[in-house]
Amino acid sequence: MSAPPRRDLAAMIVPLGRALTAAELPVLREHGLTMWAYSVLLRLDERPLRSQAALADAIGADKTRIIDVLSDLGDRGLISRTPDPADRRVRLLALTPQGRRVRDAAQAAIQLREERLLARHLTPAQRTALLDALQVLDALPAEAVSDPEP
Amino acid sequence: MSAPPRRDLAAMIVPLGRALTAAELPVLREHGLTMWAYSVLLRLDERPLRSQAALADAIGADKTRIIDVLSDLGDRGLISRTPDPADRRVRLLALTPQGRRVRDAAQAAIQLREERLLARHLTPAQRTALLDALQVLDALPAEAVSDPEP
DNA sequence: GCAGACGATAAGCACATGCGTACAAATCTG
DNA sequence: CAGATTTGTACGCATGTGCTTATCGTCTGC
Repeated sequence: MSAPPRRDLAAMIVPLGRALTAAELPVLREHGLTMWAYSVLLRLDERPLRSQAALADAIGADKTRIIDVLSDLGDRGLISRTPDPADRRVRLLALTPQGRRVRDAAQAAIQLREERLLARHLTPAQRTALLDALQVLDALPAEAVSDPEP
Repeated sequence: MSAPPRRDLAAMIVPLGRALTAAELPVLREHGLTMWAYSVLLRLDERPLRSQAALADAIGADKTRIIDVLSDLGDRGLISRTPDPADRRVRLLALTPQGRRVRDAAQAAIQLREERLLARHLTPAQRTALLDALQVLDALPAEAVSDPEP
Protein backbone atom coordinates (compact mmCIF):
# COMPACT_ATOMS: atom_id res chain seq x y z
CA MET A 1 0.00 0.00 0.00
CA SER A 2 2.06 2.88 -1.29
CA ALA A 3 0.89 6.40 -0.58
CA PRO A 4 -0.87 7.74 -3.67
CA PRO A 5 1.06 10.70 -5.03
CA ARG A 6 -1.81 13.10 -4.89
CA ARG A 7 -1.93 16.58 -3.53
CA ASP A 8 -3.65 17.33 -0.26
CA LEU A 9 -7.37 17.85 -0.46
CA ALA A 10 -7.05 21.24 1.14
CA ALA A 11 -4.19 22.18 -1.18
CA MET A 12 -6.50 21.66 -4.13
CA ILE A 13 -9.72 22.96 -2.67
CA VAL A 14 -8.55 26.18 -1.10
CA PRO A 15 -6.95 27.66 -4.23
CA LEU A 16 -9.96 26.53 -6.23
CA GLY A 17 -12.19 28.33 -3.80
CA ARG A 18 -10.04 31.43 -4.10
CA ALA A 19 -10.26 31.35 -7.88
CA LEU A 20 -14.01 30.85 -7.81
CA THR A 21 -14.39 33.70 -5.35
CA ALA A 22 -12.28 35.96 -7.53
CA ALA A 23 -14.50 35.04 -10.45
CA GLU A 24 -17.62 35.88 -8.48
CA LEU A 25 -16.60 39.29 -7.26
CA PRO A 26 -17.02 41.22 -10.53
CA VAL A 27 -20.40 39.58 -11.11
CA LEU A 28 -21.56 40.49 -7.63
CA ARG A 29 -20.37 44.06 -8.06
CA GLU A 30 -22.48 44.34 -11.19
CA HIS A 31 -25.46 43.50 -9.01
CA GLY A 32 -24.39 45.91 -6.31
CA LEU A 33 -23.52 43.22 -3.80
CA THR A 34 -20.52 42.42 -1.68
CA MET A 35 -19.63 38.85 -0.87
CA TRP A 36 -21.02 39.21 2.63
CA ALA A 37 -24.23 40.75 1.35
CA TYR A 38 -24.61 37.92 -1.12
CA SER A 39 -24.04 35.35 1.61
CA VAL A 40 -26.77 37.00 3.65
CA LEU A 41 -29.23 36.96 0.77
CA LEU A 42 -28.50 33.31 0.02
CA ARG A 43 -28.95 32.28 3.61
CA LEU A 44 -32.13 34.28 4.15
CA ASP A 45 -33.65 32.80 1.05
CA GLU A 46 -33.74 29.33 2.54
CA ARG A 47 -36.03 30.52 5.28
CA PRO A 48 -36.52 33.64 7.38
CA LEU A 49 -34.22 33.72 10.36
CA ARG A 50 -34.63 34.69 13.94
CA SER A 51 -31.83 36.87 15.27
CA GLN A 52 -28.77 38.27 13.61
CA ALA A 53 -26.45 36.23 15.77
CA ALA A 54 -27.90 33.07 14.27
CA LEU A 55 -27.40 34.49 10.80
CA ALA A 56 -23.81 35.49 11.49
CA ASP A 57 -23.13 32.02 12.79
CA ALA A 58 -24.77 30.42 9.78
CA ILE A 59 -22.64 32.23 7.25
CA GLY A 60 -19.45 32.05 9.28
CA ALA A 61 -19.21 35.76 9.95
CA ASP A 62 -18.59 37.76 13.06
CA LYS A 63 -21.84 39.01 14.54
CA THR A 64 -20.41 42.49 15.00
CA ARG A 65 -19.32 42.62 11.38
CA ILE A 66 -22.58 41.92 9.61
CA ILE A 67 -24.39 44.80 11.27
CA ASP A 68 -23.26 47.26 8.61
CA VAL A 69 -24.10 44.76 5.90
CA LEU A 70 -27.59 44.27 7.28
CA SER A 71 -28.14 47.99 7.72
CA ASP A 72 -27.12 48.58 4.14
CA LEU A 73 -29.31 45.80 2.80
CA GLY A 74 -32.18 47.11 4.87
CA ASP A 75 -31.70 50.66 3.62
CA ARG A 76 -31.80 49.41 0.08
CA GLY A 77 -34.99 47.47 0.69
CA LEU A 78 -33.51 44.05 -0.01
CA ILE A 79 -34.21 42.64 3.42
CA SER A 80 -36.68 43.45 6.14
CA ARG A 81 -35.61 43.70 9.74
CA THR A 82 -38.63 43.84 12.00
CA PRO A 83 -38.64 43.41 15.77
CA ASP A 84 -40.10 40.10 16.86
CA PRO A 85 -43.47 40.87 18.53
CA ALA A 86 -42.92 37.94 20.85
CA ASP A 87 -39.44 39.08 21.92
CA ARG A 88 -38.63 42.60 20.94
CA ARG A 89 -34.92 42.11 21.54
CA VAL A 90 -34.54 40.04 18.39
CA ARG A 91 -35.05 41.22 14.84
CA LEU A 92 -36.77 38.94 12.38
CA LEU A 93 -34.87 38.87 9.13
CA ALA A 94 -36.40 38.08 5.77
CA LEU A 95 -35.91 38.75 2.10
CA THR A 96 -38.13 41.32 0.49
CA PRO A 97 -39.52 40.57 -2.99
CA GLN A 98 -36.90 42.91 -4.39
CA GLY A 99 -34.21 41.19 -2.39
CA ARG A 100 -35.27 37.91 -3.88
CA ARG A 101 -35.10 39.36 -7.37
CA VAL A 102 -31.56 40.62 -6.82
CA ARG A 103 -30.54 37.33 -5.28
CA ASP A 104 -32.00 35.35 -8.19
CA ALA A 105 -30.33 37.52 -10.80
CA ALA A 106 -26.94 37.38 -9.12
CA GLN A 107 -27.09 33.66 -8.52
CA ALA A 108 -28.19 32.95 -12.07
CA ALA A 109 -25.22 34.87 -13.42
CA ILE A 110 -22.82 33.12 -11.08
CA GLN A 111 -24.09 29.62 -11.72
CA LEU A 112 -24.03 30.28 -15.45
CA ARG A 113 -20.31 30.96 -15.22
CA GLU A 114 -19.80 27.93 -13.03
CA GLU A 115 -21.66 25.65 -15.40
CA ARG A 116 -19.61 26.97 -18.31
CA LEU A 117 -16.45 26.20 -16.40
CA LEU A 118 -17.54 22.70 -15.52
CA ALA A 119 -18.82 21.96 -19.01
CA ARG A 120 -15.57 23.10 -20.53
CA HIS A 121 -13.27 20.94 -18.43
CA LEU A 122 -15.23 18.02 -17.02
CA THR A 123 -17.32 15.28 -18.55
CA PRO A 124 -21.01 15.34 -17.63
CA ALA A 125 -20.42 12.31 -15.44
CA GLN A 126 -17.55 14.03 -13.66
CA ARG A 127 -19.65 17.13 -13.21
CA THR A 128 -22.47 15.30 -11.45
CA ALA A 129 -20.04 13.22 -9.42
CA LEU A 130 -18.25 16.34 -8.24
CA LEU A 131 -21.45 18.13 -7.32
CA ASP A 132 -22.82 15.07 -5.54
CA ALA A 133 -19.68 14.58 -3.49
CA LEU A 134 -19.48 18.25 -2.65
CA GLN A 135 -23.07 18.33 -1.54
CA VAL A 136 -22.45 15.40 0.77
CA LEU A 137 -19.39 17.00 2.33
CA ASP A 138 -21.10 20.36 2.46
CA ALA A 139 -23.98 18.96 4.44
CA LEU A 140 -21.66 17.71 7.17
CA PRO A 141 -21.33 19.71 10.35
CA ALA A 142 -17.96 21.43 10.56
CA GLU A 143 -16.87 19.17 13.40
CA ALA A 144 -17.21 16.10 11.21
CA VAL A 145 -14.62 17.57 8.86
CA SER A 146 -12.29 19.06 11.43
CA ASP A 147 -12.30 16.18 13.83
CA PRO A 148 -12.93 12.73 12.35
CA GLU A 149 -12.69 10.57 15.43
CA PRO A 150 -11.24 7.24 14.40
CA MET B 1 -35.00 24.65 -18.43
CA SER B 2 -35.55 25.35 -14.75
CA ALA B 3 -32.62 26.49 -12.66
CA PRO B 4 -31.28 23.52 -10.69
CA PRO B 5 -31.76 24.14 -6.97
CA ARG B 6 -28.15 23.62 -6.06
CA ARG B 7 -25.86 25.79 -4.04
CA ASP B 8 -23.14 27.78 -5.71
CA LEU B 9 -19.91 25.92 -6.26
CA ALA B 10 -18.00 28.54 -4.35
CA ALA B 11 -20.54 28.46 -1.53
CA MET B 12 -19.80 24.78 -1.03
CA ILE B 13 -16.10 24.76 -1.73
CA VAL B 14 -14.96 27.73 0.33
CA PRO B 15 -16.46 26.56 3.64
CA LEU B 16 -15.17 23.07 2.93
CA GLY B 17 -11.71 24.51 2.39
CA ARG B 18 -12.01 26.42 5.64
CA ALA B 19 -12.97 23.30 7.53
CA LEU B 20 -10.14 21.29 5.98
CA THR B 21 -7.68 24.05 6.80
CA ALA B 22 -8.91 24.16 10.38
CA ALA B 23 -8.42 20.41 10.56
CA GLU B 24 -4.88 20.69 9.25
CA LEU B 25 -3.63 23.35 11.61
CA PRO B 26 -3.30 21.20 14.75
CA VAL B 27 -1.55 18.48 12.77
CA LEU B 28 0.89 20.97 11.30
CA ARG B 29 1.56 22.45 14.70
CA GLU B 30 2.48 19.00 15.97
CA HIS B 31 5.14 18.92 13.28
CA GLY B 32 6.29 22.45 14.07
CA LEU B 33 5.01 23.94 10.85
CA THR B 34 2.81 26.87 9.98
CA MET B 35 0.54 26.75 6.97
CA TRP B 36 2.92 28.94 4.99
CA ALA B 37 5.91 26.82 5.96
CA TYR B 38 4.03 23.69 4.90
CA SER B 39 3.13 25.29 1.57
CA VAL B 40 6.78 26.08 1.00
CA LEU B 41 7.87 22.53 1.78
CA LEU B 42 5.23 21.09 -0.51
CA ARG B 43 6.17 23.36 -3.36
CA LEU B 44 9.91 22.84 -2.99
CA ASP B 45 9.46 19.12 -2.97
CA GLU B 46 8.25 19.08 -6.55
CA ARG B 47 11.53 20.51 -7.75
CA PRO B 48 14.13 22.98 -6.53
CA LEU B 49 13.21 26.52 -7.34
CA ARG B 50 15.12 29.48 -8.60
CA SER B 51 14.40 32.70 -6.73
CA GLN B 52 12.13 33.41 -3.82
CA ALA B 53 9.90 35.61 -5.89
CA ALA B 54 9.01 32.62 -8.06
CA LEU B 55 8.25 30.60 -4.95
CA ALA B 56 6.07 33.31 -3.46
CA ASP B 57 4.16 33.52 -6.71
CA ALA B 58 3.77 29.75 -6.91
CA ILE B 59 2.16 29.44 -3.50
CA GLY B 60 0.12 32.63 -3.78
CA ALA B 61 1.97 34.54 -1.10
CA ASP B 62 3.42 37.99 -0.95
CA LYS B 63 7.14 37.98 -1.68
CA THR B 64 7.86 40.21 1.28
CA ARG B 65 5.92 37.91 3.59
CA ILE B 66 7.66 34.62 3.00
CA ILE B 67 11.07 36.00 3.90
CA ASP B 68 10.58 35.29 7.58
CA VAL B 69 9.18 31.87 6.76
CA LEU B 70 12.20 31.03 4.63
CA SER B 71 14.64 32.36 7.20
CA ASP B 72 13.02 30.24 9.86
CA LEU B 73 12.99 27.11 7.71
CA GLY B 74 16.61 27.76 6.81
CA ASP B 75 17.62 28.22 10.45
CA ARG B 76 15.99 24.92 11.30
CA GLY B 77 17.79 23.15 8.48
CA LEU B 78 14.68 22.15 6.58
CA ILE B 79 15.56 24.04 3.42
CA SER B 80 18.80 25.22 1.90
CA ARG B 81 19.18 28.69 0.49
CA THR B 82 22.38 28.96 -1.50
CA PRO B 83 23.32 31.79 -3.85
CA ASP B 84 23.19 30.78 -7.48
CA PRO B 85 26.81 30.61 -8.74
CA ALA B 86 25.63 31.75 -12.15
CA ASP B 87 23.76 34.78 -10.82
CA ARG B 88 24.56 35.54 -7.24
CA ARG B 89 21.53 37.78 -6.85
CA VAL B 90 19.17 34.84 -6.71
CA ARG B 91 19.05 32.18 -4.03
CA LEU B 92 18.53 28.60 -5.03
CA LEU B 93 15.95 26.98 -2.81
CA ALA B 94 15.77 23.26 -2.10
CA LEU B 95 14.57 20.83 0.52
CA THR B 96 17.19 19.28 2.77
CA PRO B 97 16.87 15.59 3.61
CA GLN B 98 15.51 16.59 6.99
CA GLY B 99 13.06 18.95 5.35
CA ARG B 100 11.85 16.11 3.21
CA ARG B 101 11.39 13.92 6.27
CA VAL B 102 9.33 16.60 8.02
CA ARG B 103 7.29 17.19 4.90
CA ASP B 104 6.61 13.49 4.43
CA ALA B 105 5.58 13.00 8.04
CA ALA B 106 3.25 16.00 8.04
CA GLN B 107 1.69 15.13 4.73
CA ALA B 108 1.16 11.50 5.72
CA ALA B 109 -0.68 12.59 8.85
CA ILE B 110 -2.80 15.06 6.92
CA GLN B 111 -3.73 12.71 4.13
CA LEU B 112 -4.55 10.00 6.64
CA ARG B 113 -7.16 12.29 8.16
CA GLU B 114 -8.45 13.23 4.77
CA GLU B 115 -8.81 9.64 3.68
CA ARG B 116 -10.65 8.80 6.88
CA LEU B 117 -13.04 11.65 6.20
CA LEU B 118 -13.66 10.58 2.62
CA ALA B 119 -14.02 6.91 3.52
CA ARG B 120 -16.55 7.74 6.20
CA HIS B 121 -18.87 9.82 4.08
CA LEU B 122 -18.35 8.91 0.42
CA THR B 123 -18.51 5.72 -1.55
CA PRO B 124 -15.21 4.61 -3.08
CA ALA B 125 -16.57 5.61 -6.50
CA GLN B 126 -17.49 9.05 -5.22
CA ARG B 127 -14.10 9.41 -3.63
CA THR B 128 -12.20 8.78 -6.85
CA ALA B 129 -14.62 10.88 -8.87
CA LEU B 130 -14.15 13.79 -6.49
CA LEU B 131 -10.37 13.53 -6.52
CA ASP B 132 -10.28 13.19 -10.30
CA ALA B 133 -12.47 16.22 -10.85
CA LEU B 134 -10.53 18.26 -8.32
CA GLN B 135 -7.24 17.37 -9.93
CA VAL B 136 -8.55 18.49 -13.30
CA LEU B 137 -9.75 21.83 -11.96
CA ASP B 138 -6.64 22.24 -9.87
CA ALA B 139 -4.40 21.86 -12.91
CA LEU B 140 -6.10 24.75 -14.67
CA PRO B 141 -4.43 28.13 -14.67
CA ALA B 142 -6.23 30.59 -12.44
CA GLU B 143 -7.42 32.62 -15.42
CA ALA B 144 -9.34 29.64 -16.77
CA VAL B 145 -11.41 29.59 -13.60
CA SER B 146 -11.78 33.31 -13.11
CA ASP B 147 -12.51 34.20 -16.68
CA PRO B 148 -14.16 31.50 -18.79
CA GLU B 149 -14.50 33.29 -22.08
CA PRO B 150 -17.70 32.14 -23.73
C1' DG C 1 -40.64 43.88 41.08
C1' DC C 2 -35.83 43.00 40.59
C1' DA C 3 -31.36 40.90 39.42
C1' DG C 4 -29.22 38.69 36.06
C1' DA C 5 -29.26 36.89 31.16
C1' DC C 6 -29.67 37.89 26.30
C1' DG C 7 -29.87 40.39 21.70
C1' DA C 8 -28.29 44.32 19.00
C1' DT C 9 -25.10 47.89 18.50
C1' DA C 10 -20.80 50.57 18.78
C1' DA C 11 -15.99 51.22 19.67
C1' DG C 12 -11.44 49.53 20.48
C1' DC C 13 -7.38 46.45 20.12
C1' DA C 14 -4.80 42.81 17.79
C1' DC C 15 -3.21 40.29 14.00
C1' DA C 16 -2.55 38.70 9.26
C1' DT C 17 -2.18 40.08 4.85
C1' DG C 18 -1.43 43.03 0.53
C1' DC C 19 0.78 46.95 -1.49
C1' DG C 20 4.05 50.43 -2.11
C1' DT C 21 8.44 52.42 -1.15
C1' DA C 22 13.25 52.32 -0.25
C1' DC C 23 17.74 50.40 -0.38
C1' DA C 24 21.87 47.44 -0.94
C1' DA C 25 24.14 44.01 -3.64
C1' DA C 26 24.77 41.93 -7.94
C1' DT C 27 24.08 41.92 -12.79
C1' DC C 28 23.15 43.53 -17.36
C1' DT C 29 23.23 47.04 -21.16
C1' DG C 30 24.75 50.76 -24.01
C1' DC D 1 32.74 52.36 -17.41
C1' DA D 2 28.11 54.50 -16.09
C1' DG D 3 23.50 53.96 -15.64
C1' DA D 4 19.52 50.97 -15.57
C1' DT D 5 17.60 46.50 -13.94
C1' DT D 6 16.83 42.63 -10.93
C1' DT D 7 16.78 40.10 -6.46
C1' DG D 8 16.33 39.93 -1.80
C1' DT D 9 15.26 42.52 2.30
C1' DA D 10 13.15 45.86 5.48
C1' DC D 11 9.66 49.16 6.71
C1' DG D 12 5.30 51.69 6.86
C1' DC D 13 0.47 52.09 5.69
C1' DA D 14 -4.12 50.58 4.75
C1' DT D 15 -7.52 46.95 5.01
C1' DG D 16 -10.21 43.18 6.51
C1' DT D 17 -11.34 40.40 10.06
C1' DG D 18 -11.77 38.32 14.89
C1' DC D 19 -12.18 39.09 19.59
C1' DT D 20 -13.27 41.91 23.64
C1' DT D 21 -15.63 45.27 26.17
C1' DA D 22 -19.37 48.56 27.10
C1' DT D 23 -24.07 50.22 26.62
C1' DC D 24 -28.94 49.97 26.02
C1' DG D 25 -33.30 47.81 25.67
C1' DT D 26 -35.77 43.62 26.63
C1' DC D 27 -36.89 39.33 28.74
C1' DT D 28 -37.00 35.54 32.39
C1' DG D 29 -36.60 33.29 36.90
C1' DC D 30 -36.97 34.04 41.56
